[in-house]
Amino acid sequence: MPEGHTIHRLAEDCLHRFAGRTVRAGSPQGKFSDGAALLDRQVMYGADAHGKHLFLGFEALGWVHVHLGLYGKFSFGAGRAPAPVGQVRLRLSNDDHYADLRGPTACELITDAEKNAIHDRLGPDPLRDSDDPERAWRRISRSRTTIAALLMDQKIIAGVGNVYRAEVLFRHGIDPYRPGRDLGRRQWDAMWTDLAALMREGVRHNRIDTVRPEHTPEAMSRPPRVDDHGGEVYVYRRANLPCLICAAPVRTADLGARNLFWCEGCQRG
DNA sequence: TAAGTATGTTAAG
DNA sequence: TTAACCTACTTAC
Repeated sequence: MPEGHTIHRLAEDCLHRFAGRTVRAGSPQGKFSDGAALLDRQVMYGADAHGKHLFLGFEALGWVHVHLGLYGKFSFGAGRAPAPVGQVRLRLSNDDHYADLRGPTACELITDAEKNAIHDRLGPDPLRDSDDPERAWRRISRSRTTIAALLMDQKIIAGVGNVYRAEVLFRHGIDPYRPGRDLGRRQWDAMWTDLAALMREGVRHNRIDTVRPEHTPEAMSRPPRVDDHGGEVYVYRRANLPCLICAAPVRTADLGARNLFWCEGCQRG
């Protein structure tokens, strides 16, 4: 489930389990054997996340840069690690914990300079306290591109994916096809603040929940809904189901090779 | 058993 | 704009 909240949560989880002591590292699948051999028995001293990029810091060696892509996953376990199952690119372990990484787009050792280059090409991340939403606003407010496309552009804002995009636009009643430059400054500030709050909750619960208390199934006397992505949302992957607020069927369309979901009634220009 | 799907990104055309 | 890539799971036949 890799949007930005997942990555920041992974940084915390890795820090908590592995930082400050030597780790054992291996690549059962074999595709990261050389890197893992260098990491083995080294001390992890820190972890960082920017958007969907995860960095694990190792003194003298630099950083392990991980990008999960569409279906990469980390899984954690307690105690001694069992025999690996499936395609495990990287396994980290100590006496108390293990972590298995499967299916990442990127898993590589990089230098400080290379890490900085990644930060430089990413926009501000609502989960990084010191990041400045003004940088994103400057790009958005001058762009003819739709706000839906801009929100997914990691150079403009880092960490937002298809779920947060759909949900934040719904929560602010914004037509996904509205050009960025037609967005109001107030609207952008509100969206950024909302994203930061939603994504922080995402880190805390390790899932995406966006439905306000007054619109939950219980509050509206609707049958509870089981979501296959694990969170409570308004429109994401709810194509043709009734909008939780106005009951109109949720619309879906292709936008930049990704599925867009929105409610035409609730989200206007 | 095969096909389709997924919260992503890059490179080729 | 399209294809390719990384993996696991669900659905169709």
